Amino acid sequence: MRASLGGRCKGIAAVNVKELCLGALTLGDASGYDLKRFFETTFNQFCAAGYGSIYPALAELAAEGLVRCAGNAQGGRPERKLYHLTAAGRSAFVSSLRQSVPTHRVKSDFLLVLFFGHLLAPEHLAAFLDRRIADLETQIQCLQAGRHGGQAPTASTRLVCGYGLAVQSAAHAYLVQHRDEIIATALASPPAAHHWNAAGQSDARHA
Amino acid sequence: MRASLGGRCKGIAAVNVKELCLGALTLGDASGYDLKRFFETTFNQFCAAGYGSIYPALAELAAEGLVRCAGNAQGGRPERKLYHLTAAGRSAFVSSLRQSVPTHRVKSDFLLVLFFGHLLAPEHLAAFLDRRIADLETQIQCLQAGRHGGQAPTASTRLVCGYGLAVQSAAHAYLVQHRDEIIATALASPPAAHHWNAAGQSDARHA
DNA sequence: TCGCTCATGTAACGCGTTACATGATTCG
DNA sequence: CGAATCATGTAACGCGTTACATGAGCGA
Repeated sequence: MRASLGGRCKGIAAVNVKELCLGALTLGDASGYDLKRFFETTFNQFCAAGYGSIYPALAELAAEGLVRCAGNAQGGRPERKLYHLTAAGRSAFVSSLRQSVPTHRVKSDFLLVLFFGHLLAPEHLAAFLDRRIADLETQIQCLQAGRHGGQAPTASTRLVCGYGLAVQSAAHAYLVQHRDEIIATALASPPAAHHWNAAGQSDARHA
Repeated sequence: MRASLGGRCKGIAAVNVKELCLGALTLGDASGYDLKRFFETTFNQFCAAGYGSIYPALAELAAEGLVRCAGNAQGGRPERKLYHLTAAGRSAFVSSLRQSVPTHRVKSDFLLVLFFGHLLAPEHLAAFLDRRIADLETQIQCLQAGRHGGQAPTASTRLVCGYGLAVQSAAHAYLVQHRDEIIATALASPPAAHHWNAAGQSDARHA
């Protein structure tokens, strides 16, 4: 009767879409469509999920008895499935929360391009930087709206948005401050061969 | 004779391990083992790759003529394959750099747990926060070492480490400043049902 | 000799993304 | 009437992670 999410027997459970759905359902009943919307607004800074993963996840959760599908409470459209978290589902989620390790991983093509900026034409690099700066500004605005916007933000929302705001603002400030320097350096810098043998001797002595 | 990386015909090319390897090889010849080490020191803040993806990637690149394997230049151990970037490989990498969109995606179990902190015991949440804070301090030290450490850092390395330093420091400061408040709030806050219907009406009007 | 670092690879698995397929309703 | 939104799902694919398999040198 193990209610562990995901039937894997190897490795440590990273948070997956199923847990994400369970978590969101602790906030109230919702449909798959609702969940997608929720993920791409409130959670968009640290996770992503498409229909292709949400709907199968909900079906599996229902099969495991962690959520229950209360048909359709709508008048107009017929095909709307409202999912409700069961007691088992709630405790499974809390248990997985407790067991999860605080992973925080970044996959950034932007930083990669920045690192290899000297291989690009300077105007291309400049456009690249400006695009990223503009994107950051958009995200910052969204986070500010989320933190004290119309939707009566909860303490959790304010907290997470505040974190994102701090981080994105720092990134933005750094890029704006160093923009011209970055472009100038990329122009001047030689390819600079790497010393593979001694690489990483002094740092990265962590877990 | 298309030298596009990855034979996919759908979707936009996100930077994958093959491109990562090509990029690293612009810095000089290296083996798969060297590349792994390099990725987990200099690039560890924004990408990750294990042997299970690096070795097949190198083999494919060699088959495509983008890298050449110059056997073993070592005296002692026999089995060391040094890879060398070909002209075709270099131009393929530059071309893919030019085409790539500045993706920047974060997958954070930490923020998820933070959001659902009220479901955990306060001491558990505190331990969680402290752990993350300690991790950030370790990373900050690594980045500082990378920026002006022994290994004669290039301009690119200083740049990228500086960016990481700015971001991680901001995260660290935010968590330290709000630590007690977070725990207190988690204790006090009610589950606070979410209004699914109106969620995300005001924000997230971006590309 | 025990264990660590160096060194290369393979196979299975998990899991998310993308594209495809479908259809009602609402609004201009 | 056509486009956008609401709404649910399936199938294939890509691709990285994990675990497994192997072996030589070197220092304690």
